[in-house]
Amino acid sequence: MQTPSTEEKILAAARKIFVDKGLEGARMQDIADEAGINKAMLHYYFRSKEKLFDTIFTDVAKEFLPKLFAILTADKTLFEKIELFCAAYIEHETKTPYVPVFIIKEINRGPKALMQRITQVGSPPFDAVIAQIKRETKAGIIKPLEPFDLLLNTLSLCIFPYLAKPMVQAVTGMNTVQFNDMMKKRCATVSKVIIDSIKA
Amino acid sequence: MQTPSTEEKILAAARKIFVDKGLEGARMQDIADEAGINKAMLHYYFRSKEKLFDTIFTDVAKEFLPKLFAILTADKTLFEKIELFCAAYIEHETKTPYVPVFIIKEINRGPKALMQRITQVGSPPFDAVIAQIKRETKAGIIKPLEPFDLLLNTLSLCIFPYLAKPMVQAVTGMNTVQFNDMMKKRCATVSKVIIDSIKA
DNA sequence: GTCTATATTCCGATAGAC
DNA sequence: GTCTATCGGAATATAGAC
Repeated sequence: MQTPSTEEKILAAARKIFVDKGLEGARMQDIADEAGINKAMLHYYFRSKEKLFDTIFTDVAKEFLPKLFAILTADKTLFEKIELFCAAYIEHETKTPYVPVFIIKEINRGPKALMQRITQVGSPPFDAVIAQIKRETKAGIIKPLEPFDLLLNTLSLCIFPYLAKPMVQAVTGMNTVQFNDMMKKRCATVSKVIIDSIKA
Repeated sequence: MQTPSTEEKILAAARKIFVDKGLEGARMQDIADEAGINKAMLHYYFRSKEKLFDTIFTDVAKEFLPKLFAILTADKTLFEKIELFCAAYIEHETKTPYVPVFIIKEINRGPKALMQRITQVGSPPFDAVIAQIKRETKAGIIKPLEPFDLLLNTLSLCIFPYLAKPMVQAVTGMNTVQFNDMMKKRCATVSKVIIDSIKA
């Protein structure tokens, strides 16, 4: 791997700092230091802090969402999809544990520009999933249910532990390695809770 | 109710602004405006922004946690406690929907001083709940389970929707009233998912 | 206790030399 | 393209009159 260009160094540094501290918490100086370059260069390559942030946010969303969407549209049973979804999500978050906090902070900071950008990255394949739920309900595989509840339950169980990670660690005394181990084991637990709740 | 004192006005205003915008997003001027007083008074009553924030954070935690702890130590079956816990939590959050975002943002902002303050407010009655789980497992009422998973699952399902509220609203088109209605209905759903997952 | 005015600090952004 | 130096604004905090 050759030496990264200045722009690449900036992007990597900005991602680290923004994901860690959010738009308001991050300092341009922090990003420059992390990248090992001068603060002025940030403005040379990206016009402003906001523009740099937007670039990072979009990048993060673009890696984050399509992978999950792909699972939802694959040719699998609903139960399989739930297991794959939980596994993929937790696997991904183990590598980027601060992203959930980052996302939650920013979508709650309005205006709605960022929300729109998320949905722009690619619309979630709700229709396909809803159709599948109807099919499997009719086939007697799962109980009648609100697709929305299923989605919200799944996301809640996968994402929330990362949001509450500092509290979990404070209460249990886990370090980060132990936390990741715990989440890996929890993956099966979560799938099971969800599947049990919808099995006919 | 008599006219609130200046200090009370400051506390009420600071709470509103801090809960809404977080420590970094809030401006002392915003708080002064909200309270209808001068900015200098904030420093007269509380020495600094940080100190004012700490006061608010502790207050919020002090109202937030004991109510839930009380349910966990009540003389009820585990199933009853789960239902009461979800109902109380969702009821409370309908009135203060920004508190979860506030808490999550701040506990992820280090240093750990704030986390310590939460646990200081009063230790969660883990021992009592764990003992009850063991008893009911032995009695054949519930499956053998990790108490930690039960707690995390319950909190996840109750809290996460408030954290993701902007996304939920963007995807479903709900307004706030509809969102609250949805959560009220969801309360039963959440209890059921949890109870189904532990019933023997 | 409350206000006005001002000091101080911090940070994003820019100018200009190289 | 990259740096140093600096501007300008915003926000916290303080001084001092009343």
